[in-house]
Amino acid sequence: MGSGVSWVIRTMPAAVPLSQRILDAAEAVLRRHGLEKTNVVDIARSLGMSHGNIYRHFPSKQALLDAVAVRWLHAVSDPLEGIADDRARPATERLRAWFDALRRAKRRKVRDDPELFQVYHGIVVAMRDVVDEHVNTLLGQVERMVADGVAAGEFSRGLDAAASARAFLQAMSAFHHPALVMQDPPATEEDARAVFGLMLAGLRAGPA
Amino acid sequence: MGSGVSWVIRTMPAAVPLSQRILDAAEAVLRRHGLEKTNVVDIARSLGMSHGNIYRHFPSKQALLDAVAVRWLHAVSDPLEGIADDRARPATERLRAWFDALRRAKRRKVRDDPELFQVYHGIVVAMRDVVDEHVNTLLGQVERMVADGVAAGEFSRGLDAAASARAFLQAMSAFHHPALVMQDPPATEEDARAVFGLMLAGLRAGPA
DNA sequence: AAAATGACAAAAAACATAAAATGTCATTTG
DNA sequence: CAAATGACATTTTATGTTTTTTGTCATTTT
Repeated sequence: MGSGVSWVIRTMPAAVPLSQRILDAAEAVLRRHGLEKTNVVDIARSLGMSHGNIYRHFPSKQALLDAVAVRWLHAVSDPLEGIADDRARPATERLRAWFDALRRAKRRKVRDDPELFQVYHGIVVAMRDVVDEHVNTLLGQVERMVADGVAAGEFSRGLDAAASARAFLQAMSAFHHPALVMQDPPATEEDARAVFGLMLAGLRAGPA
Repeated sequence: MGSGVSWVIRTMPAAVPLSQRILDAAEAVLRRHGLEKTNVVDIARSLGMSHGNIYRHFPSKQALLDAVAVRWLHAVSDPLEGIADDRARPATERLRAWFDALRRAKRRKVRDDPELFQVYHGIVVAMRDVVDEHVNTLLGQVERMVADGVAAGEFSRGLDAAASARAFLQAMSAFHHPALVMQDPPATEEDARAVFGLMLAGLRAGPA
């Protein structure tokens, strides 16, 4: 006869897939021991399984680490989606809130979790495409806000939304690019506001 | 009686000071062998002297390398001085030419001389104050141009020249900050122009 | 038969040791 | 006597060796 426990698991909402639990465990070990001292055996042990089994879910240690970073990137960009697409608010306000949220998220992560930030940064260097996708996600969000702003007459008629979004993100890179966010002392709140203000004035006034 | 050569040297315009010739030699070795494989003995040998003698002119290898980097930074900022202070041209034009020159200088150096760029970049991380001074030099140049532009009515009356200069440089960091200039693929000409255009529009329009 | 194991070869990291570079200084040279 | 040397102690880097970690897979478990 099957045990009670096995029945519970079979009928419950899929429990938590093992691959996710592995990601959680990896993140925990990373946090505790740092990138350098993290190995697959420890991750497996923290789940009470043999390390060989990890490889049934991730093809390599690097793939596992990448997956951690990808999930981490989504934790940054997903909440921004809501701000970008809130058509009820004026584009200017959304843009400001969006950028604020992005900057806060990055800074908080650097401060609270330097170890995980290292993992992320390591992957930034190694895995171009993962980062490209993330940047494209952000770009799309900004572009939508700029387009809305142009349509609503908040920003200059002559603006190319895609190009302006690109310019906006680039100008703001001092405040969100990993290489610069990590630097010490970090850019100040005031600096960010000043740059944002200048960019906003530019969006309003449009091309010379 | 003194030799002819010693007479020539005593009356000629100071010849080239040994400390400068050491810098030249160091730069040459750096270029040839790269930062990692550069050692003081080789530098001395290339000047036909013992390495001990180098230490009569520089207190340490690091100090010598720093001096190379400082000279290198001046090679970047000195020519910009002329552009920044050419009161005959409109501020807008000067700002554009200045930024263009800065960007070109940086990119050329990265491309033509990645080894020396590494030295520089190494020092950026290690020696905060040398870099701070360089940034302040650039900031001062931009500030002067912005102030002139405000005075001439090209830029908005409401602008704080110092704050705007800061914002300008920060917004442009994607195109001149070492950490980002080195990245591959490098930011494009077009991107730089787009950001510059937006900033310029902002300077003209002034604070919202 | 799907999930997990554990023994194993291959790859990578840590370690101890050898070699080279840095920096000092008493001595030499012009 | 200022400029330079070169022998030398100290620190840093390179090299070869051992140990750990990664990744595979035939076998076991549920």
